[in-house]
Amino acid sequence: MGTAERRAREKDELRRRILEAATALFLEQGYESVSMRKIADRIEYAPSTIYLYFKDKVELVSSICFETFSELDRRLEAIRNLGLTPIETLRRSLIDYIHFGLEHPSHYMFVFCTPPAVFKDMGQDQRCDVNGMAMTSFNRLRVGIKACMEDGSIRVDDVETAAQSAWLFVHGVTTGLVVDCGFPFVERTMLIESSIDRLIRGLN
Amino acid sequence: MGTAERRAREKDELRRRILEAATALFLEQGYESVSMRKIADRIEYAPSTIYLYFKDKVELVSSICFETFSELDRRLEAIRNLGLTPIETLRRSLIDYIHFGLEHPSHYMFVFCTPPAVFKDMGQDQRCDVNGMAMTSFNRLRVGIKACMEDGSIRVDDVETAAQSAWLFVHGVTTGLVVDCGFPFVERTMLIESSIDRLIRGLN
DNA sequence: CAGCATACTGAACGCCGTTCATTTTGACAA
DNA sequence: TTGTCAAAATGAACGGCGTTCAGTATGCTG
Repeated sequence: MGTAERRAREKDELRRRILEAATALFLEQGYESVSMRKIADRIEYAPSTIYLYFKDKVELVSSICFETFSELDRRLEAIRNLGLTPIETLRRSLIDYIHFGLEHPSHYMFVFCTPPAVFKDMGQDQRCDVNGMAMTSFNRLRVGIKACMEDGSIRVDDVETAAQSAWLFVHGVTTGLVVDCGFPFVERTMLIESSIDRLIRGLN
Repeated sequence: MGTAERRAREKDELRRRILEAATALFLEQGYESVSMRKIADRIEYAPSTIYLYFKDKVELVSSICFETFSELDRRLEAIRNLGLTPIETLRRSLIDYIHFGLEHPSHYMFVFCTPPAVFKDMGQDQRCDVNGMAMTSFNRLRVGIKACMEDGSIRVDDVETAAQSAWLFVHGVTTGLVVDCGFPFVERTMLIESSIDRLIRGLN
């Protein structure tokens, strides 16, 4: 009588294989190089079968990104649990955010640089998917800055504005370095560290 | 005997019309929504005709962006000629950079967020097109920061690193605000101003 | 074994960028 | 005027794409 369970397992398994094939393509060249037909080839199913598991290409890739951005949140959580001072926690988090982006360029660019029109017919639940995840992570930043303010290590007029500025800054460092547009950047680690130093110095 | 000149003028005219049609499409929805076939429809020529005037779609759009980024450079030049103090010049320039990006979202995103693979078979001259322009503008930033350092309004270890950090920051503000990902930002002008304030405070 | 829901497929639609053999155009010399 | 010839423009085709849907296969249940 476990047939229902087995069928469910088989469905899950194929879903997993679709995600796996899509991820491989996504990692290679980003969103544009993911193609339903190429995925179908790799898993040896017809292209239309994929639509039984995902509404469309955007939802498929979004669901890959959701998983990856969960990892970011776990990493930030881990840093928070290190028991460092608020300011040191903030510093480490911001640097790790940038590293996360650099480690997952396709994911990062898809989530933050894809024109909103692409997402237009995503169901509300699916839209909240990645966006909700990003919001959770941003909230850590908000809380982190608040903690720094409360222990006096920084002084800002408005926590929300400061948090948004801080995100815009690390976002800039990330996107700027992720897209290799041939610009002759100075050594990367040094550039990141000194950017974060300046960012924190600016929070006053 | 001015037939050659007239023919050249006619070629230029069609080239201009292609750029015009392409620009209209580009402004509406960005790079992906520009299509050779739609351009052809609008100018009432066959799609293949466009290829007599532009190597491919990337070169066509790049050439649109080159024009627009020249405007940025002129704007920065104009600010420089205002005769303000170095620090005030820097401030105004950084803010204007962000405004430029927000005024030309498609151009900005195409130039700085398109995966390099897309540009891979662009001729060296054409690659330098926009990239060279961006370099010229970046050089203004470098020079501006140097001027501030020399008059003592800021203090940095290394001008190059500081300039790159500064660019990454304004780049982040620009891309973050250009892509409307539904994030509940605080009032835009205030956010930009206070971000730039922090940026400059961080240059010390 | 029949019925039936579930899973899957193949063909098609309408897009896309790009290429190239072919045709059209129009200025010039005879 | 007519014939020639380069330049300009074209239409059809290639191979790709995301997506839909009528129809087929599969395999469990009664």
